[in-house]
Amino acid sequence: MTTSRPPAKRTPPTAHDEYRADVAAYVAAGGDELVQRVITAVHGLAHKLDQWYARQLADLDLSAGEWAVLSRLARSNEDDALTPSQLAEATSVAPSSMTHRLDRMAQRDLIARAADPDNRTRVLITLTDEGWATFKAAVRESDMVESDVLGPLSQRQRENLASLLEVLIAGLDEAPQV
Amino acid sequence: MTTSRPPAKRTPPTAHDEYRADVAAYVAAGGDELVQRVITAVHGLAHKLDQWYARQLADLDLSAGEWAVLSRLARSNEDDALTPSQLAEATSVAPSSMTHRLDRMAQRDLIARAADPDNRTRVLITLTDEGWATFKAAVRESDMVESDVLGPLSQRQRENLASLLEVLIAGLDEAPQV
DNA sequence: ATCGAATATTTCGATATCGAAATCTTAGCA
DNA sequence: TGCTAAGATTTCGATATCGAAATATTCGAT
Repeated sequence: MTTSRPPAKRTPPTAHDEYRADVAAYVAAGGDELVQRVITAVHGLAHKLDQWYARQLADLDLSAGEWAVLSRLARSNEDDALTPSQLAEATSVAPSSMTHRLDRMAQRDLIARAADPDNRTRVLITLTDEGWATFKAAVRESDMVESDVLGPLSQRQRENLASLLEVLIAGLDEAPQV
Repeated sequence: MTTSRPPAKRTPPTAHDEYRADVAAYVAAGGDELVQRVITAVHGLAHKLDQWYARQLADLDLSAGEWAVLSRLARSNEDDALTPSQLAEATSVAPSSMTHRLDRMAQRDLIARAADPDNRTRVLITLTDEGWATFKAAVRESDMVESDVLGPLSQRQRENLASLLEVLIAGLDEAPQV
């Protein structure tokens, strides 16, 4: 017979509940448990962070894609400028999409287009002062959220976590995946 | 004077190079170094995995969004079916987008729509046998890539990594972020 | 019992992205 | 020099997503 449970407030599932259910489903479908615990946790964290970024970026009137462009430009300014194609590759978007994205960003004076003096086929993109300031503002905002997320870990644990993750990052270069 | 360097094969930057450059940029913009190391590594891993998933899913003729639906349904079949709205929420997409996505998936016989007997406003979505098989096939494929990524770590290190990440996941529920 | 607010889904118009084709420039070779 | 192949960006047509409005049903209060 079925147990008739009381109306039960039906509290919404926590992130941790969702995480465990996901791992269970993947393991049931044939995945390795330990592998799935790590991978699912990585995805869960990244996804949650992305949601928060989206909210904060909205304050600055930036989409995730525009933020990606700003961020990529911010770490290679001056020394070597980037072309639209390189930005498209770096941010996982089609070159034709980058054209429009850069149109909008140029209109808002976040980036500037300039013809490459050496090769007139190419266009070089650079951050404007406005773009640079926006980048810094976003980093400062994000860092607060990120610090909160890492709150539960001691400095020593953070070091440990960073080291383990860095081993994996380094490993990505080994087998470039067929 | 400028040093004229030899033609230099200009080897493409490795994932690890990119990672370090990103961390440096964020720290330069005011982020905490240890925090940025962890967060940037998590994002880098998730992003790289997503790229590989996209390729594998293409073999099964699935988009990332369709995979998200399949995956979410797979872990709550039978007991409690899900509505389009819940799926939209779970996969971070607008309800109206879910309508179209489900249209396509129903046409391919991956999911089925059924009226909720208790509430005719609602529509219940369930996995078909075909959808269930597709889910399992995708998990098996993904698990191979994921195992490769974790290759550099010993079992003990994987346990350690999983534990640290799980602490963070559990922490997400604490401060539901304003 | 009925009206109005709330909830769930779909429809609609606007925007973003994609892949392919078009345009323009450069590089290599006879 | 002149010609062809390769590379980079943009244009173009099709598709996916979004937010708001429209539609249909349920729940609660008078």
